[in-house]
Amino acid sequence: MTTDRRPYKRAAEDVRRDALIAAALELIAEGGPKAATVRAIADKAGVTAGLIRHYFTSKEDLVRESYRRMMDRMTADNASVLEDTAQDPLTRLATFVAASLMPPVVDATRVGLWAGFMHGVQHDPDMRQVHIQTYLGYRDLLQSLIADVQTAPEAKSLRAMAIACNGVIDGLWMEASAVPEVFDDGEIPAIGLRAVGAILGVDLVTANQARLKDKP
Amino acid sequence: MTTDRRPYKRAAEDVRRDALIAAALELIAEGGPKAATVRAIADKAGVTAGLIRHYFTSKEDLVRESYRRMMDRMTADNASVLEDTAQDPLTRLATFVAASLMPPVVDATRVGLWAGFMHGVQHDPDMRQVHIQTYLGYRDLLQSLIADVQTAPEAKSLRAMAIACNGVIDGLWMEASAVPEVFDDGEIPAIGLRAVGAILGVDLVTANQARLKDKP
DNA sequence: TCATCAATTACACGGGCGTATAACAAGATG
DNA sequence: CATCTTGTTATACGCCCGTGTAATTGATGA
Repeated sequence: MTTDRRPYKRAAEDVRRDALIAAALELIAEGGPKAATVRAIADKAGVTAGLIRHYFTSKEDLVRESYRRMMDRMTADNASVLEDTAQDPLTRLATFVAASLMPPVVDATRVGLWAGFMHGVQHDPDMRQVHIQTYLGYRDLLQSLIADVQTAPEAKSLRAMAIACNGVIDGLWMEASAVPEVFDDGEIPAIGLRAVGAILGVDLVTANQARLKDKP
Repeated sequence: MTTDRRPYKRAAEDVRRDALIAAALELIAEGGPKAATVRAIADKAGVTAGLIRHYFTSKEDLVRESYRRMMDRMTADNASVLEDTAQDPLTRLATFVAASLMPPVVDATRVGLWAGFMHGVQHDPDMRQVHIQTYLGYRDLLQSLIADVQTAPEAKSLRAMAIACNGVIDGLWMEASAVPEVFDDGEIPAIGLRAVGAILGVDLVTANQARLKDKP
């Protein structure tokens, strides 16, 4: 009697790793940290649980890698918004701010994911470093956009402005993602543009309207 | 042979409930949602695990109540800052903003707690409602402070300003709590005051300095 | 002082967890 | 076509989870 095993296909290492990481991210986003068990992750990735320990030294290791992947993706998303290089600095900044406050960046599952990793960020040194690097990367990008719209930018106030604008964007992102029903349609990006503009002393609202008129 | 049981004292219902809720909050803050098991909670509260089901219909019920408690405490904390009623509106607003961006409001364990409840807020209707009520309560309080420093406040722009200022405060609070090492001492409250002032068109930095000179 | 009552402990239950290890088979190599 | 390598499955282990239930015991009132 030959016991029948589940048939399977061998896969390249990075394919399997990607599938497992993607499954972990989906589960954490949808069901919180508790939902991301090794069995559920393996199931969603189409393999059996034992395989996880073949690609990752522990579940903690998989979670760390998943966090890194999520943060890398966020960085790439932010950069991709600015690929239209041919525009004036004010419009570029307005585009960047508005994109950070609209779907798909504003999204209930994303903030769930983000919160699901928070405890790890606070207690795991590796995750903390990834968090800081991503935060500073985003802020530096924002700061360079700000510098381009300032007539007489000083280094010290540039840093302060970048921190402040980053704060508005983060706060509004969080609230709009967590409880969208308390805001009107399009209200959050509009408020964000006005607030960032007020902090920097520039008019982003008009710049954004001009952009929308160009590309409807 | 009489098996020796752990000696115990009976306690009033609210005392026990308070102790269990406090224990749950501490555990979630320190160790994330996973650390708040019924056994760990009971242990920290000085009772045995079974007692939890005598005061709460389920663990989920205890978690819900703990979240409510945390949010109530945050509301009370915010209100208590304004107990010094004898000051001018600008100073009151500056005090409120600054207090929201300094310890003990800015605190690593608080943001950990907050994140630990996030998944519940998104999926449990009761918790979601508590979240919305607390958020709107804070924002309305902020809006009333803003109205007092505006010369010609219009209802629509008042709402927008309150949302924007709330956003800055939330974003800066989160970042300062999560990774304080990225910022200089006192930098975040200073930036917050400047940003909120810019959004509202008032000078909160001077108002805050005047306050500090009065009460050093 | 003693009976009553319920707050509290104690314990068992089924299940899921992360991990370790051995058996198997898919696909490359010759 | 035979062999080897290793990606993958399968299974077991010990532990902890939330819950259900019975036994105990501290406090209260007659």
